[in-house]
Amino acid sequence: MNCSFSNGPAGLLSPLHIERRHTSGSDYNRYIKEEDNLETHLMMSSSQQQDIDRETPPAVSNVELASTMIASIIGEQRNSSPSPRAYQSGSKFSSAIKDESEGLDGGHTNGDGSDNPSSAHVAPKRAKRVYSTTDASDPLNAEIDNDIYIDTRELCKRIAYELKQHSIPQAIFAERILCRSQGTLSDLLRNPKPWNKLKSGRETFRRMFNWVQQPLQMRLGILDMYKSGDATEMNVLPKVAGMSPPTPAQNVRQSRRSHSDGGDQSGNKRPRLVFTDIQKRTLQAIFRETQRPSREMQQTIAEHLRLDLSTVANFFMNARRRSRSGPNNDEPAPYQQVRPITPPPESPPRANGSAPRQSGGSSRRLHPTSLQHVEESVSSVAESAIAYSRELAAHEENGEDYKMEEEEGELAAIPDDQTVGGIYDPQDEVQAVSI
DNA sequence: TCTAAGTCAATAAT
DNA sequence: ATTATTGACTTAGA
Repeated sequence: MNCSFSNGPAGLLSPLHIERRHTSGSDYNRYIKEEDNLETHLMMSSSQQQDIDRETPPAVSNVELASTMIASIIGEQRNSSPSPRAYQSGSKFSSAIKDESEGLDGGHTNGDGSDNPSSAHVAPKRAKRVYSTTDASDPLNAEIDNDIYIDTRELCKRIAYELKQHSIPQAIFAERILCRSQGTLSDLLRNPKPWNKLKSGRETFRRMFNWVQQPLQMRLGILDMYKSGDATEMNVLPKVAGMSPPTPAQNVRQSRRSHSDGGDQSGNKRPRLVFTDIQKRTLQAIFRETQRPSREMQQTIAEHLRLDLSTVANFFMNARRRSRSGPNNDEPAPYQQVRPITPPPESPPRANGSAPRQSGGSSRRLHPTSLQHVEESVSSVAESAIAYSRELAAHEENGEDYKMEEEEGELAAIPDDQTVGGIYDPQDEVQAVSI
């Protein structure tokens, strides 16, 4: 219905292109105008603590130790069926969502430096995806990229603000503008990754950036045009907006090419695994002490938790990744040009008011009954394990090159000494909790 | 093959 | 209706 953006005028340049161009050009000064923006930036530059990569020394084999303890913690989880409480309910919904993959129409100008993996399996894969000349190929581009800096936190705040202001659901924005899933957008918005740590992920932020840089009317227009399933409208508009020949996600899951045949459900439904409370608690407790458990330990953990090794490995991988995002160590720009992000129109609604949020209090409530025991046990196991491994590491003292600059105070903070004294009580009622 | 980065997409939580 | 969470793919790079 209403097409809000009727301005067909202008051969608008693709924002993406614009971005690249000016950079190389010398008109960057235009960005320098808005001082208020700069202010904002300066202001938010917080003390960026260096990323602390608290690498823990290679945890060696305390497998036995861990195994024993874990066993006790878990108790005997009699569980024959491999898949824990993972079951899917109603499978009907999937249908409607079938939305054609959009940008099928061959890769047009993918003007941005993104690659367009749309190809099916054909894949002669011979030539590496050559970026269209438009984007000045690599050399220029590369250089530019290094000189530019986008404050992802600000950008995300702005995007969140815009979405809210115009009641644009994340799903819509994510799919139409970013070509990403709602969940991905949500995550990025809440935990923006530092620009300088981004690899190919910059593409997504670039799109957000380019979108907000557009005049309001166009921003909304772009959204509208990708609306509705009707391809008809879409065909024309996109070009106008220039913005998005959507960049297909790089990791698009191989859509079940079930082609035709209505019976699409060839049993591809992979129920999602959900850790049981105990599994999760155990894993988290261990993670707190050892972010990188050795292969062996992982195997042990897996056995005792009745999980696949890969699942355990995935857990740690995800945990490491996600724990790192906490402190958004924003990287300033040593020599990079900061791309001003138009400040959210209305400055953060904060009316003076002290409002000292951030209560540091860890009002950890007590756990219901026995769960507390489980947690403690697990915790002690983990601590013991880590302490042990550290000891070993100390002996080994092989010349690993950890980052010695970091403070490992955190470990010290842990009462690593014998922790709970006893290894564990054979009878721990832990089992009571299980399942 | 292993890790890390980038996501997907199911499903939980609001 | 929407947004948040999260186990596991998919891709690059050693």
